[in-house]
Formats: sequence, C-alpha cells, structure tokens
Amino acid sequence: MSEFTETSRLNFIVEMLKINTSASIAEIAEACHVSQMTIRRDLQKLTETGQVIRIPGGARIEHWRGAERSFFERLQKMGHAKRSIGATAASLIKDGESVVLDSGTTTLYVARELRIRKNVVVFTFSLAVLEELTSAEHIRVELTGGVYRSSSHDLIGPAVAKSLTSIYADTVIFGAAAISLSRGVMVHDPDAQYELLRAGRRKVLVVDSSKIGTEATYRLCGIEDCDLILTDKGISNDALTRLRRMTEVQVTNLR
Amino acid sequence: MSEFTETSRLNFIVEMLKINTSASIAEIAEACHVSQMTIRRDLQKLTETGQVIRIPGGARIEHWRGAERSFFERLQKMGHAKRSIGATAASLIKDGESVVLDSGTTTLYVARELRIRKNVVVFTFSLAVLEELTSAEHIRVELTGGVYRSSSHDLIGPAVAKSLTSIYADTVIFGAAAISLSRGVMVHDPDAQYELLRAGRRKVLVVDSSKIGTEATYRLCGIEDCDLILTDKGISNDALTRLRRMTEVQVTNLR
DNA sequence: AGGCTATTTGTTATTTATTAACATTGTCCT
DNA sequence: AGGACAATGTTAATAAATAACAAATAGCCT
Repeated sequence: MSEFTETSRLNFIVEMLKINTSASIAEIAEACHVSQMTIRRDLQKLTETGQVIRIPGGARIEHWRGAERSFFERLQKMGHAKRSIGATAASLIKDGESVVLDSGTTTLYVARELRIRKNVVVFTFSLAVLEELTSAEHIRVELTGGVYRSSSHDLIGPAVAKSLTSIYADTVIFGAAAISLSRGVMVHDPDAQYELLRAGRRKVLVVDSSKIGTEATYRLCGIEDCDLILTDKGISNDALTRLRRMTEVQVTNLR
Repeated sequence: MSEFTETSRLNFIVEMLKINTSASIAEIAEACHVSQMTIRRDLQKLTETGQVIRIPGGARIEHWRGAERSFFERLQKMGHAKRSIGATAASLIKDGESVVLDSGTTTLYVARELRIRKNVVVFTFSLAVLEELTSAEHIRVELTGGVYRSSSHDLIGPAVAKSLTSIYADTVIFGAAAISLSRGVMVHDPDAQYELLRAGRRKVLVVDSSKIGTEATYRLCGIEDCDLILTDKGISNDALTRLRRMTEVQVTNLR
C-alpha cells in the first residue's frame, strides 16, 4: 500500500466504503497508515459534503450519493409553510382517487402527506416523490419514462410528455417557479409541464407565498386555468384579493 | 403526547426520523418520555432490522427503506462470479454506444462496471441500475415508464413494454431465471422482457452458472436467439459444449 | 537558499457517548 | 399471592468524539 496525498486519501476512503458500505475508523486509519485523528477529520469533511455518514466508531456510505443529496438537504431546511401546503393539498385527495404529482419541493411535501391515503394511484416523473411513497403500502406509484436529471432528482425529456399523454387522473397537483399577477403561472422549464396540466381533471397549484408577485422565464398557464391555488399565510392581502378575482385561493393554516 | 407501548415507540421513532432524517438520542428520549438508555436499546433493535442507522449521539434513516434494503443486502453477499460476468459484459460496450440493461442482480454488476465508460446511453426499467449510474458523470440513463415494484426495485406493467417499443440500442444485456438446454432461455415474468429483446441489436445474455440446466416458468427465447452468452467458470463441460453448438458462449475469467 | 506563512498531521486532555452490570418496576401466569 | 420474565432505569466503566495545542510539511515570496 503506497502513501496518500490528502485528497487521494479522501477518495480512497469513499471507494473503501463503496465496497463494504461501512468501515471503522481503526480499519481506515490502518489502511491509510495515518492516525485515527486524521481519519476523523477526513470523515468530517466527507460528512459535510454528504459523501459519507458517520456511525459510532466509523463511517458508512449511502446508496444514493452526489447531486440528489443536496436535493434532500435543501428539502430539510424548508419550514412549515410548504409542509402546511402539502398537508392541505393531500387532504384534497380521497382514498381511491388518482393524482398526478409534479416534481419539486412543495409537491414532495404533498407526497409525504399522501402516505396515509389508501388505494391511491400517483403518477409522477419525480424520483423524490417515488421514494417518498415507496414505503406507503397502499399507494401505487407509476413513473413516467425519461432521462434522469440528478440536480432535481427527476426525469426530463420527450419521454416524459409522451408518457403523460396516456394519463388522465382525478387531480393534478403542480408547482411553479413564479406567479405573476399579470402574466399568470410561470415556470423555468415548460416542456413536461404543459402535458402535466392536461393529465388531470382538477388542477391544483401549490406555491409558497414567496413566489407570488415574482416572474420567471416561461408562462405555463393563466391564473384562471387553475381550479385552486394553495399557498401560505405569507401572501399579501392585496395579492390575495387580486388572485381571488381570477380563481379560488386557499391559504393554508396548519401550525 | 401520550404514553407508548414498546412496539409503538419503535414505530414512533421511525416516523420521527422519516420527518427529519435524523434526530439525537436526547431529542427522541424527551419526545417519548423515557430514559436515553431505553432509546439506545430501541435504536439497537431498529439498527439490527435495518430500519435506521446509528450516528454518534443519535440516529438517522436512509432515503430508500424497506424492501429494497434487502435487495442491496442480497447484492452485497454475492461473490466474484457475477462481478466477473459484469466486467466482461461491460467491456463489450464501447464509449459512445447505447445499451439496454435488464433488471436483475447480474445486470446490476454490469451497470457498476459501466461507470467508467463515456457518452454511453443506458436504457433500463431498473431503479437499481439507475442508482448505480447516477454518480457516473458521462453516462445518460433513460428510464422507461412503469409501476414501481419494491421487491425487485424496478418498474413493471404495460408502460414498460410501451416505452421500450421506441428504443433501438446497439446492445441489449439481459438476465434469465434459468437456461434450459432443451427449452431455451426461461424467465419468471416475461411481460417486459419480450420487448426488451427487440430493443437492442446485439443480444447478450448474462447468467451465473448455477442457472444453467435449470427450468423456470416461461420461455423467453431460444439459446440461438442470443448473440452471446456470458457465464462463469462453474459451468460444466458438457453444458458448455452443448450451448456452444447453438451460439457463442464466453466463460469469464477475471479474478 | 532562507525564512515566512499556511496547511496538514499528530498528541494530549477533556468532554461526551456507549456499553455493561445491576436494581427496579411492572405484567402475566399458575 | 408468588415466581418468572420482560422492560426500564440507574450507575460505573469503557470507548469515542472534540478541542486545544505542538510538530511536521509544503508552498511561496524575496
């Protein structure tokens, strides 16, 4: 076994963990010919970058690594607003119904709250939504096809829209990048979402209030095309009044 | 917060971790109104059943839980035979080519060895294959649509076959439940696999030698329909001779 | 090269976490 | 009631994590 530079040692540790999922600090230190303290510091760095997880006396690696980890980290930091929106959206879905779920952090909270439903069919192109629902016994998840995109942990490309054409669910719950009072519902990446809107009868938009009154690149649809908009208490009275002239808006209230 | 029975407390801890991915022993103990020692013992049980992971001072939960956990455990226990087959199969794929990868443990090893390729497009309905390749920078993974099945961590149903119809790749690498010298390549669940075979030009079958000479429920295709069969050294000379009368067979040899 | 700085690593002491052993409580069964 | 068993709590001993400091190393500037 040769000597290491610092960075090559970090890589070596990750590779070591890929082989056996976990290893003790003593084992790693011996394999690298450095002190345990050095390995502790290495593991701290690797933990910060999300590459490994510390366990008492050692470390282990997750099956899912890399980009989608930052996705989950983003998710964890978000507060009660999205959770409250998610719970309200989920309450709209009754047992036995079918629902199309958009990709995005807010809709992920919807998925989380949907777990208690029974005999629900969920269509989605978000792997995060799928993951959130795999442990739910009575929920069937149907994934669209598509090319995997790690940054948002979902599927993109023409196959997504193509898969959605054959779906018509009771409800579609979707997010948006921005809500412009004049221009309507706006998104960054409209490809799949046009088809998404067509894939459900009742169209429910879930957005946290920080998005309201902002702009983004593409217009997805008009405010009035949504059957219901769910948002949190952060919305201004003015914006609320104006939105309510166009469609039904519900401000979620759960603590 | 009410009192707990022992088993309901274990469930509560898991649910608690599902919400926030991780929690400290002190937090859990307080939430449950029991001593930290009791929580330590609970976490030990939950660690043994694979439901949580201990971290120093607390516990956390994996993003993927439940059925697919046993899937990865199965995978780890498997020996060099499949790994060797996987490496040989991966060596057949050149940079820039496209390949269809079946679901299954052997093909998962192929995926693992494919990570070093560049500009390869991989089509699959196996989420395990997708996971294996997400960290590979230069590989594009295109997932078929379908209903998620946790036991094998892949997608099933009519959408799988439908997605495959529009694909024609350079190579298809597939597994089998059994190889009958008289009846041909046999599988347990033929639905998607018929279409899988059509989705690639060169058809490569990967099977560990224990499957050769056994039987399963459905016939997928004849031996002679495979362009190449990859297996390990465990194959008998007799079987090898007979298979080679029908198609090319390569016995992998990597240590 | 010489000397400066910053980084990495090792050592030690201190705090914190884990384990093991034993005491207590409570439940179930006869 | 009394005994067996499981679950929980308490304490002491052991192990691990952290923090603080010292030594070694690698650049980098003149």
